Amino acid sequence: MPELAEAAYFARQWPCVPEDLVVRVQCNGGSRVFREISRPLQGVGAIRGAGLEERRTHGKRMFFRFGDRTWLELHLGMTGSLSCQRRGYRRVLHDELVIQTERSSLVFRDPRKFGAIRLHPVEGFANWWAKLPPEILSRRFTRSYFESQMRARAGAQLKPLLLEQSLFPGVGNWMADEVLWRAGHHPACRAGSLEPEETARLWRVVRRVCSQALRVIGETWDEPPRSWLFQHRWKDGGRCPRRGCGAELQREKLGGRTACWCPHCQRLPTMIYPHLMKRPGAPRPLD
DNA sequence: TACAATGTTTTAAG
DNA sequence: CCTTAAAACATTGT
Repeated sequence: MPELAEAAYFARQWPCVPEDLVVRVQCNGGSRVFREISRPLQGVGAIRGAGLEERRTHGKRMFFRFGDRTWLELHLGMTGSLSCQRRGYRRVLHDELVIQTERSSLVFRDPRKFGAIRLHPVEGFANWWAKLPPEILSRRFTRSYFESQMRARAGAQLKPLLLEQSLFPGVGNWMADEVLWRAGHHPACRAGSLEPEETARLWRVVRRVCSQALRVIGETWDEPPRSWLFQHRWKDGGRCPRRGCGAELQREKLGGRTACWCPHCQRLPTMIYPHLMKRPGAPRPLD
């Protein structure tokens, strides 16, 4: 499930209680989620004796600072989740990491194991953080930044482009579909084929979908309204929820992921843009 | 059984 | 350098 709103929600499940110290860490040592850590138990074990002092997220990535030496980074992959269980909780199948504190147990579970666990020293972390791409809701994600990125990727299809974490940190499959549906662009539409006003609109829609998702899902994991594409996109025979539309939604693989769109509300420009065709990989004529 | 699933990375090829 | 496609990863559910 995890996109930026779900990451925000799960990060909250591990409460910051600095005086509640880690007494033990348990790792599913051979698990794929530890692929970037050579000795998981020893590596993560460095947080013993420290408390959880600070939490952050960046897109789909979650960061927890234990004591003053270590940031623990968690990525939820496709099926990861975080929970806070009672003190002395016993690990079950697919619990990849359990941090036992004096008062509770912080659990990272990931059945499919596409998630990741990383460690960062606090020293130098601020510099490292500053190099991450601008978050969509941050002040750095300006309209001109967005426009210049779109120009640089003029030949890219919008759907795969929205999934690029280096440009849209936290946007995943459902959010990308939601954005394109609201903005009225076919997922295969090329970034460079948008009119300037459409580009500006897309910038606003991306940010609106992010903030609404954070409000609805990121805080209490409420059910999104029926007016969102979200509620209809995986249903067979699902119909466009836009007032007065109701066209049957279409689904198709695009860039390796299933895209869902409304054939009536989301149009693909039929015009070919010569300036996008100078390089291989640029738009081909549409049939 | 076969396929698909809210993700990322790698590899190959045009 | 840019884009696309496919495969791989590991597990569960329909």
